[in-house]
Amino acid sequence: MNAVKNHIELLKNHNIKITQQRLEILHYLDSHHTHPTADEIYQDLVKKYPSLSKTTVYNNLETLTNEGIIQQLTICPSEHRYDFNKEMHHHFICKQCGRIYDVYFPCPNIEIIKKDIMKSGHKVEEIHGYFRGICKECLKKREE
Amino acid sequence: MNAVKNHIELLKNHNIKITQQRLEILHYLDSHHTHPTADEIYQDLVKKYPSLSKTTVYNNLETLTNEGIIQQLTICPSEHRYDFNKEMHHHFICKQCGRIYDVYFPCPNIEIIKKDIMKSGHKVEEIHGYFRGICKECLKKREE
DNA sequence: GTATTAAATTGTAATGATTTCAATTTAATA
DNA sequence: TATTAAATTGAAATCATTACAATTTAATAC
Repeated sequence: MNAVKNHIELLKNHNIKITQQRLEILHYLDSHHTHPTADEIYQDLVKKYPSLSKTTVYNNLETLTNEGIIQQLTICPSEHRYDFNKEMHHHFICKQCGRIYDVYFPCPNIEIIKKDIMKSGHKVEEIHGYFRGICKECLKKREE
Repeated sequence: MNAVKNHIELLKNHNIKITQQRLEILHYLDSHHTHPTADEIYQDLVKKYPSLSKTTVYNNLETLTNEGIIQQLTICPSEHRYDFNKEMHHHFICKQCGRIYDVYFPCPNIEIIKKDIMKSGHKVEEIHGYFRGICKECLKKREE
């Protein structure tokens, strides 16, 4: 498993302990690009690891977020969603079905805005572009 | 009171009933640019209107958000914050003190990204640019 | 390999923002 | 002034998340 090896390396580089639970969460996020909630991750993993605790999922999502390995999305107003933090991208959420779509569109202005904020003395660590509306699928359903 | 007149007009234009509670909430947001939580608004207004219900604050914040008169910010991971929805701007939140700063920086690319998302069939209704980090004040305190 | 120890995991209980709901009141209109 | 749909209210419920204390484990040193 190349992916697992990479995840082990990732954790090593961040000096956090390599545990089965962590690797499973990373693997889950790497193979499910659905921006899952903590509970969704838990419900899926607990099938395979019945002793898994939901607190562990929460703890690890927090640790991995703090390390910048994954990112916590606050685009959904009722619960946090998580995403592997690879290349910079934005998100679109459908207000009707709740689905979250990735938005890959490089915006050169982001760096300019970031620098502008930095100029006013703040240190910028995270950038999130959130778009909300009605997705293609839901629009289609409405027409019917 | 010019502001109040404007708020009455605003509600009329949106065909929602003009109530004292609504006007107070609008006035609060118009005179406090602190991106308050529902509870903060409630705690302040209840002093003046002891019969005010927190549910009313929640209800009205939802109605006003749906009408696009105000905007609900999901930049703070633990609670919603609200802002009058006037000219387009972004937000920066300090991870340490939680304060939210307005970021006025016109980004022409936003419209391009928006169009790009529209092209894939989704209807974009809201745009939020969230920046997170450590604010000037907190950085200063850390140095001490 | 084994002992040590700080960190991670676990399950339960608590927290707290938000929502639900049913009864009452009120703004808008005729 | 009467009517009615919408708004307000307060109490109770919901549910994501956090706190906590006991147990287990990964990493390290011997």
